[in-house]
Amino acid sequence: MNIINLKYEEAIPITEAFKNLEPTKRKRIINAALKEFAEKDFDHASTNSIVKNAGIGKGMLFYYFQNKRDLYLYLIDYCLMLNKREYLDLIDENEPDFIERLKRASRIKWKLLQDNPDVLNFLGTVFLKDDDQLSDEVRQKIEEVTQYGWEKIYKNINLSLFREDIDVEKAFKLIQWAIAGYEQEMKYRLHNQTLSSIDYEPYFKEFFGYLDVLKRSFYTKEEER
Amino acid sequence: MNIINLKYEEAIPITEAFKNLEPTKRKRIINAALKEFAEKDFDHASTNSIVKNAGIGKGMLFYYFQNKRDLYLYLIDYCLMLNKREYLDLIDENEPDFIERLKRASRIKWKLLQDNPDVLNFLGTVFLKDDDQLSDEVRQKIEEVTQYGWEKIYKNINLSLFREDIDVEKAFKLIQWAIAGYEQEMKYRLHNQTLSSIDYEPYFKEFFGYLDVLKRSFYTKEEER
DNA sequence: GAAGATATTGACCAGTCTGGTCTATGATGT
DNA sequence: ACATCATAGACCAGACTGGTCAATATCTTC
Repeated sequence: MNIINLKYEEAIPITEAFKNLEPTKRKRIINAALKEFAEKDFDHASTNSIVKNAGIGKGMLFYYFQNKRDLYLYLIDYCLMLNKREYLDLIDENEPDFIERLKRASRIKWKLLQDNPDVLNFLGTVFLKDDDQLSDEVRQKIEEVTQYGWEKIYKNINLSLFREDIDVEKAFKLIQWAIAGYEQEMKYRLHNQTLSSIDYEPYFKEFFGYLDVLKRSFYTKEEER
Repeated sequence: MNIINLKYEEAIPITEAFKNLEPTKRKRIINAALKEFAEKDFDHASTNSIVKNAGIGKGMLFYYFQNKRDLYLYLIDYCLMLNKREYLDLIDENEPDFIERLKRASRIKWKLLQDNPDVLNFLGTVFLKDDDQLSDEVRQKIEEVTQYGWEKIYKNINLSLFREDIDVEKAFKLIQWAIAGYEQEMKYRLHNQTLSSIDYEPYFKEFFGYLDVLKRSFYTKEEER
């Protein structure tokens, strides 16, 4: 089985009512819920807070979902799907230059982040909790998507771009830590500005500057190839 | 004023009772409180949870501290002091090699982390909250310690170790992101093991391996110096 | 416009947890 | 015996919890 062709099927049955909801409203609910679950753990996440932020009456939430847990499971499923469809699927696995591939991937990720600010935060909390309340089905799906992402990043990388005296595995890690570090820094720098109405291009420029340093450091010089 | 000689004075008045407490018990309380405040924000941190984890009666906490907020402020003060005395003060500002200086610093930091696992986590949450409930005095003290740490890291670094074609400022960042990345990875890898009873030396070895890659990449070769 | 189905609200429920108080008792020293 | 300090935990009013439900508003179909 070639996992790179991973299909995505709904695992969590959700009510017709919610499925047929007008998309903007559905998204309002999803976003409010994602934000709440991203900030607090399951027990402390408040359905009251969710309905308030979503701008719906308390009753509606339990009209759409049977209970808090079902909502949570649906969100996991939804985010896994989105993460696959709007991010992983779009990574170009034919780009053999590791840094270049990740550079492009980060533009895609950024797009996802702008459209759905809390999806990745939420998924992050899910990944590092080994919640024994999750069904095997969901747990397995998490596993699959993780594996799929791993392949999209590492498959068909041209290792000969790297200098001979450099441990490629370590370089991989260092590059990813650099990206994570820059992300973190941006989150900190922009942490009180409204995400829209900012011109991000200068930040990408700056970010690519860091990647260039890494290329110059880790890759063999052009003229030596 | 040479801030590098920053003195440390108690800002938060604390009760005699708590000051005179037998150290092991005092530490039990501090640690329980740190853990709680590191995990939850001020409002959601539970004093009940703290007394339970500290193994004291509810009444005692409010015998030692006037209220929750005073406890919180005391913890900030305590952690700033510890961070200075047990970490920043011990960084060797005469080591001109940036990576080498940080390498040694990380051993010291690790020691602090073993003795007081939650101090840095807690301080982290304090740093990124711009809590308007903090007194100017505390806020200024945070500022001072931050500045002090910054100087301990960057002062007297020999920039000529770096390759000419590499932006040193960017290299600084990349090195620190690498360290943060490894820290994160270790936290994830060890996240369910008991912190004691582990031989950390292999991990330091591995960590230093990453730093060596960075040295090889960012620094001019020995024979060219 | 009647009838029936569907969508929506928020008051309400019992229960849990909150920061903080206070009384009762234990310990210690004189 | 007395006074001072240390300690525990029952107790408080109030906030908040996930979830329910009866009351209505809105829509669809005839």
